Amino acid sequence: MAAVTNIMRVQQIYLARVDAVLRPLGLTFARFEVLALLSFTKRGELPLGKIGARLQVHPASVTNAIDRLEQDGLVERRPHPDDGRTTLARLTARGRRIAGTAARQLNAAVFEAPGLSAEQLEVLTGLLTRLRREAGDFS
Amino acid sequence: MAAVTNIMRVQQIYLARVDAVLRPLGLTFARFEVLALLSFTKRGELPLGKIGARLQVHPASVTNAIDRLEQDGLVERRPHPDDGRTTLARLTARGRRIAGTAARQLNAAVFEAPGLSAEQLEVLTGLLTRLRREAGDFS
DNA sequence: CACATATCAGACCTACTGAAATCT
DNA sequence: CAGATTTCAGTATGTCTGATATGT
Repeated sequence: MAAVTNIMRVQQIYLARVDAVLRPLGLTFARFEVLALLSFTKRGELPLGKIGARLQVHPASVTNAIDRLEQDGLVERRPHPDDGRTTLARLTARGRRIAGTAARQLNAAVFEAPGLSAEQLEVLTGLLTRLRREAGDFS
Repeated sequence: MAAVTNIMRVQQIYLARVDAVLRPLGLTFARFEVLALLSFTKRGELPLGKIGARLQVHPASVTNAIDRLEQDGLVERRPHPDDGRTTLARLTARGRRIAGTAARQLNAAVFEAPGLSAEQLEVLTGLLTRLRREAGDFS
């Protein structure tokens, strides 16, 4: 159980750091994930349902996150052109800018911090990825 | 940033599993941590402040967790015999029983699940421990 | 009509801040 | 009196459940 406990603890430490970086930008990690996910798509937009599926969060949580991002002018909602049931969330210019800034600052403050060699980071990433695969996270 | 993202995600997956195990027992992970910490001490008791320091949580969060555990009859508060300022939280017999049950079930449901060899688990634990040390988690 | 999608209201947990009470 | 320990009230997040509306 040491591995599991360790994962919980390390995540707690890194989440605290991530939050410290994101707070001045008016973001939380949950909302940053949405922004990052959108910025990885070609058109910068995705149905809310897809977002929930990718990030593995409850539909109500997506609604909540998008509400807040929309209030802040980082994304916009628009009806899906073909399917009247679904709503698309689209990155605004400001949203894209903030997402980039956040990613850069996170890299500087968190990614460079680990204190592990490139090799060690690779091993760690590999093991963690295996755990995710084992848990069916990619299926 | 892949390592950090992976850690977040793996923790999310494992926390969900842990919660699923703990919920029928009426516990959350935060409260289980308190129970586990107490069960590792000789006398099954610790000042609230120590608990917060060990688990790295805010004093108000400790008060909250102990409130709930006490309501459920798993721990008892009693005044510190020598220092009138501090309160001790002590495991009850029922608390100790529940802590043991929870630990066994977590081992079965979470520890055996990872799908990593013993060696790999050791490497993973070692790297994560290094990250914690790097972050000053043991100082 | 069954199914999918999104939203809303309600409840819960955790965390933090700042203030207050008690004791050393 | 300064410092330590705990508690409390208030605020903010995020998550889940269950119910509801709308559209396929």
